[in-house]
Amino acid sequence: MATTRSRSTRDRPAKSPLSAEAIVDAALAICREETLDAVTMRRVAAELDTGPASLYVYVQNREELLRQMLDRVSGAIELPRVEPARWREQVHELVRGWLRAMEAHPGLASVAVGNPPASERTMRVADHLLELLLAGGVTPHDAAWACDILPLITTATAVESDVHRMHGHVEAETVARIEDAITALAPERFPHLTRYAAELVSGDGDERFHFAIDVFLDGLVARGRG
Amino acid sequence: MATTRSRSTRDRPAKSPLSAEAIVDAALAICREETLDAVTMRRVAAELDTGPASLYVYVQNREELLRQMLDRVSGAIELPRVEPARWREQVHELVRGWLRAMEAHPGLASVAVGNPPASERTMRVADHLLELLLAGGVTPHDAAWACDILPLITTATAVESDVHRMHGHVEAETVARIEDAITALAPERFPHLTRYAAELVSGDGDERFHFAIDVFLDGLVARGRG
DNA sequence: GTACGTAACGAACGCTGTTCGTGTCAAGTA
DNA sequence: TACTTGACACGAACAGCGTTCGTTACGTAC
Repeated sequence: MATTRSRSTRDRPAKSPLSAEAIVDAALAICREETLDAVTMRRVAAELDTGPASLYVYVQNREELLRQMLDRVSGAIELPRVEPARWREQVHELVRGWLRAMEAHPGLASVAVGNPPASERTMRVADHLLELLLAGGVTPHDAAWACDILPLITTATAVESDVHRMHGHVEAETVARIEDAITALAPERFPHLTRYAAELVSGDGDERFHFAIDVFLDGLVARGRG
Repeated sequence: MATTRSRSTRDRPAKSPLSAEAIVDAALAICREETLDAVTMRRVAAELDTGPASLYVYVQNREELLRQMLDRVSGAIELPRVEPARWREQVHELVRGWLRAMEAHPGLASVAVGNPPASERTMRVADHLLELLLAGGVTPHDAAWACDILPLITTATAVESDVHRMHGHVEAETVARIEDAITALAPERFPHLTRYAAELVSGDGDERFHFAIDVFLDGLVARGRG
């Protein structure tokens, strides 16, 4: 009980003061370099040279911290000026940017599922997406609803990609494993799966993601015509 | 330290033996009546009149238990005979059944995100979905890829629905809250969101879900033609 | 020089998933 | 019938989690 510990970290020279922003920054850094699982209150606090209790002054609880992390990441997406002639391409760019931003923070996408954009920062993105769809001639009703569904597909895809990477599977391995599983199926019980095994395992994650977006946009366009 | 506890639960008369099936059953029962969060190893064990350690003989760990729960639920979906004339309707019925099954077990849907069907039981469903799409004239390539995307949309929707319900929000409340949030936005910063606020908040979860599926199927059909 | 309000902290609580070694029973063998 | 064996079930414990409480240390205003 001597003075070995030198009276806490208090007498250290400077130590930048705590703040909600600094906490979110630290949490995102941990998430980038490891995983969302590693973002524990203790770990974030340690990164800021303090104890977990200190965080609760600036952050209500862990859930809110995760939401703020997501908000920061989603809000940082760049929104180029709308060019109606290439609106579809621009939708693809937008969702790809979103996907990339989430993939850069393994596990964070799972926070987005079921937590639709609600902050001003993410509303900005939603507004932009809506503008793009309207520019493409999609009816207001369809465009408005699509503003829910396109992010839903994007986040769900990001989660899937996360899960694979976090289990240490490289893309090629996963494909091989699934291919094996499918070809090992009894053809008489699963006639269609086995017959089209090649198509089922073809393409990488990105191709399939943009296919999903593309088909959905096709549907929106077709709907506008009919 | 007396003999009050009567030498453990061992001397009880019968007590049905433990098994993987019984464990999954108990876990699903808890999930139905409460939430997936309530499905802890201790809680499941208590439901079976035993301790948490006993479960690990039949279940590798909690994650595997959750996957088995999902497998059981997804595998129980009924698959009516394919009628090519009403294939679209049948796709809707299939995904609705899936959605309902997951909604009956709050929180379970989140297990499905990123854990695509891999067991025989769920492959059955995938095979059926593929058959439906092929019957509708969708090309094998598109149909195969759609077998990934339609479940993805379904599970993501289920998660969203879960999150709302688990936070205690009734649908009407959620809508009101979002509507408030949108109409409170500055029209000059979010011109499109504020302009189409009515469309953005219209419809309930089911309508929007089937809209998403419908648009996607429209896209698949349009693609087959073009 | 003293009192004050605020931010930071150490310690603790109750909970989690999981593991280890012990205990107990039922069946098989001599 | 007496004994061994193997499988299963269990109690206790470990390390970690999110979160809260009461106290401590500080910069500032008087």
